[in-house]
Amino acid sequence: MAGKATTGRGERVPASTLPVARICVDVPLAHLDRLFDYQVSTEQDADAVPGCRVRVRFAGQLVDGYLLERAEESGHKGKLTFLDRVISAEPVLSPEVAELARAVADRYAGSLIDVLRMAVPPRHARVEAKPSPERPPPPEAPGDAGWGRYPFGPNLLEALRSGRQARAVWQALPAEDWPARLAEAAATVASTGRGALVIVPDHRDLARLHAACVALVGVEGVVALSADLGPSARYQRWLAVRRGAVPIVLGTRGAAFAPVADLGLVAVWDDGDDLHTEPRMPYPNVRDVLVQRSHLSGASFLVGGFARTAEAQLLVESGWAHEVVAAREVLRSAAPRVVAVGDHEWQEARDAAARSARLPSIAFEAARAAFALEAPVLVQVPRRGYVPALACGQCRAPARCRRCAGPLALPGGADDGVPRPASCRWCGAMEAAFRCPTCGSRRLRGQVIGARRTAEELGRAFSGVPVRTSGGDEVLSTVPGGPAVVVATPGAEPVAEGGYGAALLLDGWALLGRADLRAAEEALRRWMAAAGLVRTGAAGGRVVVVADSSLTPVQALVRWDPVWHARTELAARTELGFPPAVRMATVDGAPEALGKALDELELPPSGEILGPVPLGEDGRERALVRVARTEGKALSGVLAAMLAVRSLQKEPDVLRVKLDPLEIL
DNA sequence: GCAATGAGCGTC
DNA sequence: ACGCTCATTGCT
Repeated sequence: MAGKATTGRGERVPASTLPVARICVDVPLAHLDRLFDYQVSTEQDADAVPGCRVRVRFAGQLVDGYLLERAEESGHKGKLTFLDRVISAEPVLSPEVAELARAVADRYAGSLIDVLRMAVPPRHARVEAKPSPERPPPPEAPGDAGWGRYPFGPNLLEALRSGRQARAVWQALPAEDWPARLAEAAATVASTGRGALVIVPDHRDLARLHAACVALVGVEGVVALSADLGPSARYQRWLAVRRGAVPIVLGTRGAAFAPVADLGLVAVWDDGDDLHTEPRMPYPNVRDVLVQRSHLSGASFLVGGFARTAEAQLLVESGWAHEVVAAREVLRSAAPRVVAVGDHEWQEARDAAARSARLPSIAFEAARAAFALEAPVLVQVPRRGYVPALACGQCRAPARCRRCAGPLALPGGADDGVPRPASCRWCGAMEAAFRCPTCGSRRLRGQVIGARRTAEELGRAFSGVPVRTSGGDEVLSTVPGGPAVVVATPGAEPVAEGGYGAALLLDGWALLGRADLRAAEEALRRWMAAAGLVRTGAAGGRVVVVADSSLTPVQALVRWDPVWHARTELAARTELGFPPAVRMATVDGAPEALGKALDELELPPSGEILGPVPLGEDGRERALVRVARTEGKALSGVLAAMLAVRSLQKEPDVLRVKLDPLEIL
């Protein structure tokens, strides 16, 4: 094995060929994000393969690192030290993943080692010593039937079958068995002998998808990678993938970097889910990572969801991806019947019921009809802890800053009715004389907080019907058929056996009132995720959404038109200069450090800095930096350079940089 | 004039 | 956290 080379003087001899090893060292300093050259001794020669883990003396300290390449000579003028040791000859970093990690680091103004920490799980020596199983023979290609309801569905499968690169944005029909569709796509690729990688937001989705794949290709043909496995099981499965033993790889966000051999397809389900964004530096997003990966490796790319994000829309509009969507009439027949009950109407209904807080009668009827069908009813209620923003007091359009179109909010987030000038959360400008551009009203209102209590009342209203809740730390993955009220927060909706008879979406104002550029998109995404669990209209499925029917996401839900919504959303963001129409980054930190860094930024011509504005109560501030979409590379470049200079100069105040941040706030 | 000491810095 | 440079100190 890779023994530690002896330290006695003069005993180590450089390898006769390729004696130089280029190493990515595991130190967290931005200005050291480059390769360092070491010498490989004759003893280390055989083990020191590209992609292996090494330990090197770096500035006197022993640090871990990855050997990225072997070379004949070094450009370094000083003398090279020998690798301290090769940890093992297992090439944990394939050239493909190394290239991907570098691209992701560059895109997000981060360092390679930060990305490699996400891409390569910790080593487990015992597991590494064991051989991985043999790769099973390729499965049969599944039929096209499941994709037959989408005009370009069979074309997509045909491209996967023939090994052509396909790039597709797919909007699943309501009540679609989407795990089965993704399994079919993956199995089609596996049938050609190539590998497939599918990423889902959470463990419940992963379990469903895994079951669907096992049903098609058997247990030995598919593996699920997720962060919550123990270190040994995690490394074992990951190694099996690395060694080419499993063609179909499923996982949550960390698995986007999985070293799948001969990758033929990368796919992501529900790309708008914020679980697809890593909360660790440099905060990469799964869709972006997979777009990069498809680009670099030539693998096909598939992004699917009930709803469509503005980012996915941009992939379509730029011509990079084709869309896979059902025809209107197919959609109409698959969708549940959706009605919207405006907030005013609801208030009236409550008043009319003499303060004994009731749901709108239409919601009652929908629930009763579901129970008559022996089906459960899903009630979507808001999550706690969102930050209310301001809206027009009359038409309820979100109140936006005149200068930069950021969201207006009350300083400190208070909403106690005391008049106080609103200010922009992005650029900090005060808005003393708000006037709604839509209806001309001068009134502002805070958004109303949710309806959990109403859901409980609903449960009480149907005495005899069991009430179950899913959310927070108690999430149900499935509920049986039969009459029941299932109260769930967004993202925690259980799948109902046989489908829900009805869904009541009571979180409209909480979702739409968020101080977030993505509020409308996110509301529609969550509504469609819930409504997508309901039976078709023909089978009696009904959805009641409590939100004003004039709002774009509400209309999109009623008409079940995620494509129209994404188009509208992208057009609006283009108009206002928001991502993904532009590239944006947030930079936060202590005010002086932030100010100095921003002053010295050499932005491309289209560059623009908004703010900084105070961030919370701890004195930190945040600035927004935006450039034209075509200058994204320059933006991440100057931000990375800025971080490198600060790191080199040992600046004590750390700045945090996020590219394409989810919340711009 | 020059060794001895120490602070600062880059890191192969 | 090592080992290099360079400045300062203190002694001949």
